[in-house]
Parts: sequence; C-alpha cells; structure tokens
Amino acid sequence: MNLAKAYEPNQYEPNIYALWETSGAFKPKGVGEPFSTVMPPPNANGNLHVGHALDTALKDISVRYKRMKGFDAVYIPGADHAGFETWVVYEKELQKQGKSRFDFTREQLYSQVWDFVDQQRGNMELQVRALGASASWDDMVFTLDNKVVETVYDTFKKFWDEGLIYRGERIVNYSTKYQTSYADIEVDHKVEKGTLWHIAYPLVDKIGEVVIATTRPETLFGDAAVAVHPEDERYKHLIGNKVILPLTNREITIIADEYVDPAFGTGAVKITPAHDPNDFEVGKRHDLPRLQVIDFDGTMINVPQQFAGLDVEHARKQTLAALQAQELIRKEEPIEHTVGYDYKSGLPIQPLIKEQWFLRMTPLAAKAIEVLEAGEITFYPAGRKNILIQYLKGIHDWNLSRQIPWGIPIPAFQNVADDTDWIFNKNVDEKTIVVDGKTYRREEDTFDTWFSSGQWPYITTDYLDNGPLARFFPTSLMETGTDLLDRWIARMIMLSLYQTGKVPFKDVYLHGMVLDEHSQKMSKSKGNVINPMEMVSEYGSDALRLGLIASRSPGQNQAFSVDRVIAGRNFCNKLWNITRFAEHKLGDNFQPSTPEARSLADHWIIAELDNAKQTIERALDSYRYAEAGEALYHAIWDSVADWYIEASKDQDNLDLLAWVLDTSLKLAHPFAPFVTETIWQTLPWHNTLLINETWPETIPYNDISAAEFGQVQKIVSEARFVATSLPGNDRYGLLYFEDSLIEENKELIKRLAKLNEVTQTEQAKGLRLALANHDAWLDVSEKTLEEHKGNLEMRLATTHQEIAALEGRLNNKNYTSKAPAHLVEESRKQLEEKQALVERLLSELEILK
RNA sequence: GGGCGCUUAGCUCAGUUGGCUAGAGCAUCUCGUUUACACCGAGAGGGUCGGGGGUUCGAAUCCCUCAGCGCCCACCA
Repeated sequence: MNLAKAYEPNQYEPNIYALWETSGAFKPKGVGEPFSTVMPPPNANGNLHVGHALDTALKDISVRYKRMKGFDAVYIPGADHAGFETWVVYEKELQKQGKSRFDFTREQLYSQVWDFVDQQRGNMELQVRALGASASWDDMVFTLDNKVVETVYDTFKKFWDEGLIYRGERIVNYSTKYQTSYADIEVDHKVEKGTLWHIAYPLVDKIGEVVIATTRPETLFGDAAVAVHPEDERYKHLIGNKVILPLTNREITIIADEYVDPAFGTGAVKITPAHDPNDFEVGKRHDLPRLQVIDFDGTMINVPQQFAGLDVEHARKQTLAALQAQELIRKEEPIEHTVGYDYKSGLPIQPLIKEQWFLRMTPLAAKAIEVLEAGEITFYPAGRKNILIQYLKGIHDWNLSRQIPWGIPIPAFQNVADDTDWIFNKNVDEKTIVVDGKTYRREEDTFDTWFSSGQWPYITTDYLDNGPLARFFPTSLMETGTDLLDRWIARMIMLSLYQTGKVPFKDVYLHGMVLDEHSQKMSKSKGNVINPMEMVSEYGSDALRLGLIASRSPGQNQAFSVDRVIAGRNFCNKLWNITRFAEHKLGDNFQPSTPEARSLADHWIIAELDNAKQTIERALDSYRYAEAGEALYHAIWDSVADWYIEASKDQDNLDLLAWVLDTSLKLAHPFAPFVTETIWQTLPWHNTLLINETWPETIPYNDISAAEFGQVQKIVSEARFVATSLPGNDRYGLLYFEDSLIEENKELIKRLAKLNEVTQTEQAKGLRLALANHDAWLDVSEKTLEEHKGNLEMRLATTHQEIAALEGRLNNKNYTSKAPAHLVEESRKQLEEKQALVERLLSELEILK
C-alpha cells in the first residue's frame, strides 16, 4: 500500500497489461451472449497514428463494458499486409538502398517484404498493447496467414465458377509512378483550371478542316477517329469523310456517335480509344483500333521520333509547339475540368488499356442494398447508410488486379498457346504448370488488398470452417473511419452476403478523422502529426483514451486536444487520490462487510452513482462515448470527490466508503483501464482482476434522504457564495432557528462552508441566506451588511424577472393544457420558491433601512 | 451536376424522439497552504446557439431561405 502522492502511469501500465494478458483475461469466456469486434487490420508497415488510438479506444471501451456486463466478449486483433500501402513504403526503402523492384524476382521481393513487415508487425502490436486494447492475441489474424489466403482463393474460385469474375481488356486507372492499376475509389478527382485547345484537322479530299477540341493534345497520336453528333447540321455532310491527323500522315475517319455533345467545345471530338474511357467505349462501338501512345512508365511510344520517350507533360508542350508551327491551333479556351490523380503519389492518373481481372459488382451490390434498406445493419451516424446505398447503386465492376509483388497472388494461369484460355489453380509458387498436356503460365498480378480485408469478419471468426470463434459471426460491432465506408464496409457487406448469406456485422460505428489542434489534417509534410506513443509516455494511456473520446461525435472530423488529454490525466490522478484518502481511512487490512447507507450523504452518493451508471449504460449502448465519459467524469470528480469524500471526513461508514470506491473503479474501468486496475490491485479486500469483475449493481437507498443531502448542499453553496461576495476574508458564523436538517449536519456544513461555527439562535441577526426552506443567517457586522445591500438588490431584481417569466408561462392556457403535467408542476413549484425568496430578500432589505 | 456535413463561450467542441436558468475541457478573474489531490479546493465572469422567416404553449433542436466553410460521389472531351 502507501500509494505515491501522484499517479505515475508509466510505472504501472506495462505490468498491468502483462497481468491481464498472462491471466487470459482477454480470451472469450465461452459463457454469455456473444459480443465481438475485430480490429480493422492496422497496416503492418509502420507506427500507429492517433486515428488508430481513437479506434482502439472506442472499441476497447465497448469490449470492456460488454465483458463486465456478462457478455462473452472478444476483441479479435489483426494485421493487414496492406498490399499497395506497404509496397509504397518498401519501394522507398529500396530506393534508399539505390535499388529498384526490377533488380529482383517476384519471389525475392515477396520474401524481402515479408521480413520487413514481420519486423514492423511486432512493433505495431506492442503499440496496440500500450493503448490498452484488451484483444485476444491468440486469435490474431494476419491477412497473409494461410487460412486467409485459402479463403480468398475459395471466394475467387466461387466467383469464377459462377461467372462473376471475368478477365477483360479495359481502360484502367494506372499509376505510372508505381506501375500498377487502381480501383476507381483510389483515384482522387480534383477540379482544375485547364485549357481546351481547338485544333484543326485538315480534310483529305476536300478543302477545309474539322476543328476538334481537347484538353489532352499529346494523345492525338493515338487518335482513331473524329466523332461528331449524328444530328449536328454543321458536320452531318462530313460524316464518313477522312481527315489527316496532324503531325502524322495518318488518315482517320469522321464518325457519328450519340456520345458527342454538340454544345461542348466545337462539337467535334478526337477519339483516342487507348487513353480515355469514353473514347474506349466509342471505339468499341465503331470497331476502331486502339493505338497506345503512352507507355506504362508514362512516356510516349508509337509516336514520331521527336516525341518518343518524352513524358506526358513535355510531350504536351512539344506537340502544341509543333501544331503551332503548322498554324493548326485555332483557339485556346480556359476550362474547368476534373483530373484524376494518383492518391498516393499525387501525380496524374493515366487511363490506359490493360487486361485485368474484374468482379461483376451489380448483383453483389443489389443484395447489399436489399439488406441495408431492410435495416439489418445499424449505422452510427445513421445518415451514412444512405450514402452507402447511393454508392452501391452506382458501383462499377471492381478491378481486382494489382501489378505489385506484395500481396496475395491471383491463382490463375494462362495457356501459353491460347491467350484466351485461363484456368484457376492454386499452385502459385510454380511459374508454369502443365494441365491436360497443355502448358500454362502463371498470372503475375496480385489481388487488391481490399479483396482480402473485405472478407475480414468471416475469416477472423473462422465462420466458414465453423471454428471455435464461429459463434461470434456476424460480429456485433464494426468500428472504423468514415473514409472506409466505400472501400471497406461496402465490400465486407457484399462479400459476406455472397459467402455466408449473412451480414458481417450488426452495428457500424464510423468515426471521423482526428485533426490537429487547429482542425488541420495531420500530415508528415505539415509536421503536425501527433504520435500517440508520445502522448502515452507523457500523460499515460488512460489519459490519451479519455482525451480522445471527450466531446467527439461519430462521423465528424474533430481536432485533437492536448488539454483534454491533460484533463484525462488529472482525472486519473483524482481517482488515485480518492483511493489514497480511502486507504488512509480504511487501513491496510480492511475487509468490508455488506455496505449500507446511514447518513444523508450515504443515500445521496448511492443515488448519484446509480444515476451515473444508468447514464453511462444508455450512452454506451448507443455508442455515445463522449456522453458516457462526461457522466463518469462528473460522477467521480463532482459527486464522489468533492462531496462524498468531504462528507466522509465527518463520518465513519467504512463499508460504504469501500463500496463507493469499488463502484467508482468499476464504472471507470472501460474508460481508464490501467489506473483502475492498478488501484484495484492495491486494495486489500480484492484478490481478483478488475477486468474480470462484473458491472456494478446498486444498493438500496432512500430518495428522501438523498434529496435532503441536496438541501444541505444548497445551504453550503449559498453560504459559500454569500461569504465570498462579502468584503474581506472573514470567516462567519451561521445562525439558524430550529431546523433539524441543519442541526444534524452542523459539522459538515461548518467545514464545507468554512464557517466559524453553526449555532441555533432565538434571535436572527446578520445576513439572511436566500434559501426557500431554511431560516439561516450569516453572522456579519452591521457594516458588512450595509456593504452587501447592493448585492441583495441585484438579487431581488433578477428574482423578479424570473418570477415574471414563470408567471407568464403559467398564465398561458396553452402551456398549462398542452405541456406535460410534470413540467407544469415543476414550473409551479419554482414559482413558489422564487416568491418565497423575494419575501426573504425584502425583509432583509427592510432590516437594513 | 448530384449528395452530405459544419457554423453554439476567448479556443477546441458536446448538446439522440422540441421542454429545468444552453453545457464541457482549457483559458480568464477573485479567494484559499482545511494532512486525498496545486495534476488541488471554493467562487465568479463570459453565449440575442451564422442572418432572416415559419411551425409550436415552447425551437440550438423541426421546416423554408440567405451567407460562409468543409467533405464525398460523378468517364462530358
């Protein structure tokens, strides 16, 4: 025992975590209603950021709360190989070593990244532990674990067999920097000011020209046609004619297509099937050749000598210069248009043609929309559901292929003799295989990360194999950032419905981004990144947790506040010092027996804690963490520390004091697990772990006694208020007429209001306190009284105003007839009290005259 | 072009079916070394809830409108 004067979190946290973990406290108990949540696999490629800390805090609060409530709770940890994200990090490492991906084979790269990730993973797991996550580490899943890969293959196979997977040559979003294609949602669209160039294409057999408009002149080398609207009178007569493609001697045809908007630009569009999704479609309709002029590394190919090898930007400049030289530019028009950018490198995305594996999304999305509309999943905040439905309604087929070595290989092989012949085969370690006498070459691409993490809930619970955690599927709570609504939540729902026929989770809680203290997005380049581990070491893990959840609502991006973390630390210290007081009072060997309310304060504190408990329950049951945290904070600080501990100095109800401490620790445990467990371990009457305790139960108390303590508080507050507003620093005596409440709580009132003495009197004198139900006076001198007169008059004026407002309300027949009865009743009571107060204030002023 | 969100105290933000005198943390001011805690205690000041209109007995909360800020989605060159 003998606790230090202040709580030093670093001294206790690692030991407490080890105590929990080694005791098996994080493992599901196998009894009770299941409650489960899975860690959104943090990327296994670096340090946790403060968003992870928030995520962990929210989930762990829910898990600890449910565990204490008797649920069979499990928090399943995970780690994500985070294919592309990790790849980018690793490629930078390679660069530092002066190497590139092309120096190694796929197998070599894979094993190098594996080692790299393995190292990072350990670090990440330690950080999750430091955050206090009560995760069941034995059930940890890594997205490259065998069972994950096997399930991913099975799912892929099922899609393949049922015709939902197809291999297609299509325009894909291509990152020339990382040399891989992206999914649609990985492209950042930005509205920009650009230029629309009007370029003349001379007619072949006639005199004249057709002027097309384009924002990408450098792609003209890939043009396969010029398109106009079939009904456009300006061009109707030219349809079928040929033009000469400038800077080349190629002839291309003028075609008609509904796609062209006659009102835009010149009404004539160059068609470049290999480098624009719309043109690709037009090209398909008209059977146009696809001439690729931008290579996968972002440089020009299949173009005249002078442009070959240039990157896109330079090619554009030189093309324009060449066109200018031939006087073919008719106009330059400023334009606002959207440009797609690589979300990772910030460079423009090139639409390029590539053969990729696609998953047909429409049937999957339709099922998802169905269950969402049926309300099978509850969203916090609720509005996100409709956003998701909207997304699903407009979904496109999903490009599953990534041209990076780090990931789950796509288990497909292509016949070397027939490039349309693809077969499914899991033997991805072989470069070639022979099946039925035919030789097949391995697909070198890997899966989009989200294809594996999209199956997370049923993989982590081993639902498909009916593993030991299968009872936890569908999971109870999926908690993640709002930014993952489309790319993760949507996919989990679709894939889960497809594979299991069930929704993957019942509740979805989406938290916003944690911004810096000035509401700016945190980024390395701005240098405003807050490292959660630094917060933990400076203020403690609990403090960080409390600070993160305070005043934070779902779906809303909100600033991080060190002040709130400090407030959290102070709260932990408060709990610590409440314990020190109790320790002092109870001694080293205290063993409590049944607690029982005796004093008014006893009844009151039981009521307060019961109230707080119910508020916390209501809030946590609907994931209103901030509200729960606030209720806890005030129950502990205001009620327990400021009133009950103070009252305990004048009384000895040790059993109840111990109960109050226990109850406080239990209520606080989900929010501040480390400090509460640390304290619990010091209490001589416990030899258990707090994490395994049950949620507190209230004990009998009496409402009337509790309310009477409220009266005592009013007397104390009024005496304090009046005394501090009086001149000088005098301590005053309190006089009162026959009043059993004051009588019985004399000592308490005296100490709390810092009075010299509290005495019964026959004759009132001094300053009458503005109390509705008690006659009490501060024993002050005439002179002080005189100086206080102004205060009294102000008090009287405001009370008159309040009375007028109350009377106005009560005189309104609509109010008395339509408002709920208890509100009307309350107004009446208030009016009476205010009126009594006025009487007192008046008589007080009368004396002063 | 659609969709969503935000605007409440000096700062950062809560405020769930409309209902006590609109709250919190920090900051500010005044007192205070009462042995649990200065990572403290007591008290105080500070908001016409972005503007305007409407519904209602009653609006920060619901509806309309205007203004400012932010986000997401969308293959018009």
